[in-house]
Amino acid sequence: MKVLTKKTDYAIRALLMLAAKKGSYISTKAISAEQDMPYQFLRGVLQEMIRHGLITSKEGVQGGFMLEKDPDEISVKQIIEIFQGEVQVSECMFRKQICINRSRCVLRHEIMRIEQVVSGEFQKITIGGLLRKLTAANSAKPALNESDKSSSETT
Amino acid sequence: MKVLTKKTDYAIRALLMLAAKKGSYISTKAISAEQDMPYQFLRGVLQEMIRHGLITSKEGVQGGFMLEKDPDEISVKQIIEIFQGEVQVSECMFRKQICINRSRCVLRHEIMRIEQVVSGEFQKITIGGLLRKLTAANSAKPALNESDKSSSETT
DNA sequence: TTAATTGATATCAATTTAGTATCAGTTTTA
DNA sequence: TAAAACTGATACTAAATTGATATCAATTAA
Ligand code: FES
Ligand code: FES
Repeated sequence: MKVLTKKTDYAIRALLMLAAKKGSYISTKAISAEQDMPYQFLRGVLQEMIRHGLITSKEGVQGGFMLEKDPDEISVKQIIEIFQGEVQVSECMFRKQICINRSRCVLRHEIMRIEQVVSGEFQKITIGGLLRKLTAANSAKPALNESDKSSSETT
Repeated sequence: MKVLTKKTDYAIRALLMLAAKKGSYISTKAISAEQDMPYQFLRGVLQEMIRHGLITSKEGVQGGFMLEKDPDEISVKQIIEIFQGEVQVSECMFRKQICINRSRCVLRHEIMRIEQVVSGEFQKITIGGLLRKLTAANSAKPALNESDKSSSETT
């Protein structure tokens, strides 16, 4: 059971880069190269995020994308919802004869409770929070933006 | 983001029926008709559950499937793992330059924590527990097995 | 003017999910 | 003993989703 798709994955990583260099434009090419994501695919992901107001763009030479919202206001939940739709365990898992009265369906309650929990966990995680943890862990080293080849471990 | 696939869905519902009539054999045909699931597809699901020791079968006339394990010992997590693989948020979301030292990757910690939470929630839910809630909600009415057409609401 | 960029789409390939079909073997029962 | 009701095992197909690529027009800095 895979929870996050590539789009969500790439989106989060791109946002982390943009958050690390908040205020300046970064091109798709730069992000794609740095994070090793397929260029055209990433472009689609970035454009989708514009439509949802997370980032803005500037065309032409020296153009690129810039973070629009406060990193602490961007949750992983939001990103999942953009690229994978709302968190739902099962549309209506037991829609047939099992539940005599659907409006009082207990299984539904159970399912919705999990949805709340899962959803809540993803909401807790923000781009801002992730970035702080990242930079803290990477100490004084330049995070995300510099193509740091000095690191010993990669995979 | 859909969490449960049809296989998992059907498996849970089939197990609920088997648990409700524990000790006797129920045919695929009966389950399929009662729960409105595609016959051949359901057969595959049931056979898979035999392989995982959740149920047993009897061939021939009057044959069918019977619950093998204690309903309280069968968690939704187990069922998900059978049909959708282990719960994993992302294989290794930030496997490239982001993490300077993979073994100390903080994002990974975050991800694994969610995996624990999600996984834990699904583990809490058992077939036995669900069945009790179901029968309690459906009061004295016959649950799951009788094709109860007296119910007013269906969808 | 040219090169570097995004906007907007269209298309394609790969993978996963959902569903169907078939034939052989087993067991009850008429 | 033969037919009917079953499961075992597999092969196959269809649909949906996911992942990736390609193209062309418009914009902007140098
Ligand atoms: S009626 Fe949909 S979950 Fe019970
Ligand atoms: S190195 Fe894989 S999540 Fe950080």
